[in-house]
Amino acid sequence: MTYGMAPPMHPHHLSHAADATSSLPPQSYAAHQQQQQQQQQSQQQMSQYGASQMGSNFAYSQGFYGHPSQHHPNEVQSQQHASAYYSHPTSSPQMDPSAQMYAAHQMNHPDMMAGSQFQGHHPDLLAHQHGYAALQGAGIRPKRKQVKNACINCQKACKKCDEGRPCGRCVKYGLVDTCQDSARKERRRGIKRGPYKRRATTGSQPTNPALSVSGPMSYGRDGHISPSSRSDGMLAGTPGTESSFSSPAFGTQALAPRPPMPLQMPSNGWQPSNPSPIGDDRDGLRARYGQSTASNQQSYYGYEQDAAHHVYDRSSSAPATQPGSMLSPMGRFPNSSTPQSSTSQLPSLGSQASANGSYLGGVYGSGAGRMGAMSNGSTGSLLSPPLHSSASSTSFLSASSAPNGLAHHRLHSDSSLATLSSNGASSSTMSPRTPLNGPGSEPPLLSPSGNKMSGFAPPQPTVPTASGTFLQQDTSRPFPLKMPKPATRGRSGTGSSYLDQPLQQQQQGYYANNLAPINVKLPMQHQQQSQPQQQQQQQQQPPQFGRSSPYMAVQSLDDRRQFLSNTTPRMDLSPNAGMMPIKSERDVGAPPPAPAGSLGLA
DNA sequence: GTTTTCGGACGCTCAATTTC
DNA sequence: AAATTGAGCGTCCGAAAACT
Ligand SMILES: [Zn+2]
Ligand SMILES: [Zn+2]
Repeated sequence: MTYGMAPPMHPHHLSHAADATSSLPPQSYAAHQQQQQQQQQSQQQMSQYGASQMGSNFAYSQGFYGHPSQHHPNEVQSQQHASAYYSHPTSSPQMDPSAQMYAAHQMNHPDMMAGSQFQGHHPDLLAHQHGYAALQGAGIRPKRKQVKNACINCQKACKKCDEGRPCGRCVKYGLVDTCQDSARKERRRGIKRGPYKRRATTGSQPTNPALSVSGPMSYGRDGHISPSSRSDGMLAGTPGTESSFSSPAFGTQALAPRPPMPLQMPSNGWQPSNPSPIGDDRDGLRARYGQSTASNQQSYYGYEQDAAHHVYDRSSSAPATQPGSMLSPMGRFPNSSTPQSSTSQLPSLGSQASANGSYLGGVYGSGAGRMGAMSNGSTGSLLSPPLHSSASSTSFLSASSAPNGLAHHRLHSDSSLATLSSNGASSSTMSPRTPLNGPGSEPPLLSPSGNKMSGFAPPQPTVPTASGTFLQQDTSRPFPLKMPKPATRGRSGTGSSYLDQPLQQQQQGYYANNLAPINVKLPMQHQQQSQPQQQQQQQQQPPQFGRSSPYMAVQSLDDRRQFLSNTTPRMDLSPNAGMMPIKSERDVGAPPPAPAGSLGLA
């Protein structure tokens, strides 16, 4: 496979993947996770924000930070509201449970920086008025404030959201109806992390000099040992970053380069994160939003379909443990093509300590999915450097993870790329936000006529989880999508290079049986198949996560320009569907707020 | 000139690990 | 059990490409 899902779906894994298709959700997981999550959430909220929050697990309720919900900011000047920079509880001395953290904030606080013409101004505001770059040029580097949960629209567009619901951006672009908190996937558990650097025990030497002397390092989940740099290239714990300040032990850590580490598992009995070959790899099979709420929306601004590019997931991916996943130095490299030593592949790393010993991580390929997928399918990616250049090296070296920036970029599903994402396989790549047919389940459907279906309750598909159990898919697929274009442009449209021809063909065929990606057009042959038929087939045959990704299929179709209509498979297939006004289309698709924890993932 | 796409820097959260 | 680490997962900036 290619694209995101690739690694996991390595043919070799298909058999395992089958497990994921089981229609009998082991049940415990979802409930368990949900419970856990609630606990954690509440715990965390209590501790970090000094208040517990009721309601959705995912959403920090709007206005939690005092954001004026009625604010209708302009995308560029949306910072009139109280920026979390200041209002965020963790930035508040009173609220912040961690003095260290507060200190860190202060260190980065723009106002703390001297000689700034921006001094005294709201950093966020400044940042948006002048741009972060501009501020940096002025010697200011405001800490970028993130909302805890971007709404689905902003998320998809990779644009700044705010705490309000509807958020300012949605208001601006008329996406109010679909402005909902996006669901967050739950972090996987059981991931071994290897030894942490020793803390500086008062008056004593580190217990394990070897670890502390050489600087922070850790074992990637795939068993690679690596400096504890962020997989995305950020050196966690480097001075200048918040985390570093919070680490009392930092001072004891030598940042000096340490000798390259052998690409081997530490022999301390530590094992790669998921011993089970199939174990965590289910993680990726997550629910995705099913369908566009607007099948044929006219393109309108605001909906910057910025999504697909973030297809790979450096993290979640379970592939790490999948046999053949290639993540591990332990003989998982395909074709015995042993990865070269990390260092040899490292594009010069910055001073940041980072990556030295790590290896190739390019687990999911290199960057952008686009390339990766590409030709080598899962494997290739491993050895290939990120598409882009360079500098970002660290990322691609990251042991346990895929290249920088890839990680999160999974949610997207836009016309051209979303596509790439997945195949069921992988975990990671399957964004919770991207639609996926759950085993034995049907994807949520829009009214056949494209009209609002009151009382229509789409079936709840389930998806395999990391632990092999299933979670319910959120039936909603809130993304308001604009009309898919005949994929003719876009960098992303790098054509069939994404997939191998054979693969494309396979996928093409598969597509009809799957939940269509958000805005994809079906080729005539598939269009002719009635929806009921599709549903039926779905029930009868379990999704082939292994190689048939709706997304991929989409991509292939896209590449071939074989679109014959504006309709999307799972959406409205009626003749007029395509021209429905935005509003009504949204009505159709406007999903009910996802029940806490239902997304599965979360 | 505008909109969309995309790479990737950066931030937050929280499970793993260490320390007490 | 508390403290801390540090990476999983997320947000979204800003530039380039595509479009109008
Ligand atoms: Zn938003
Ligand atoms: Zn919104």
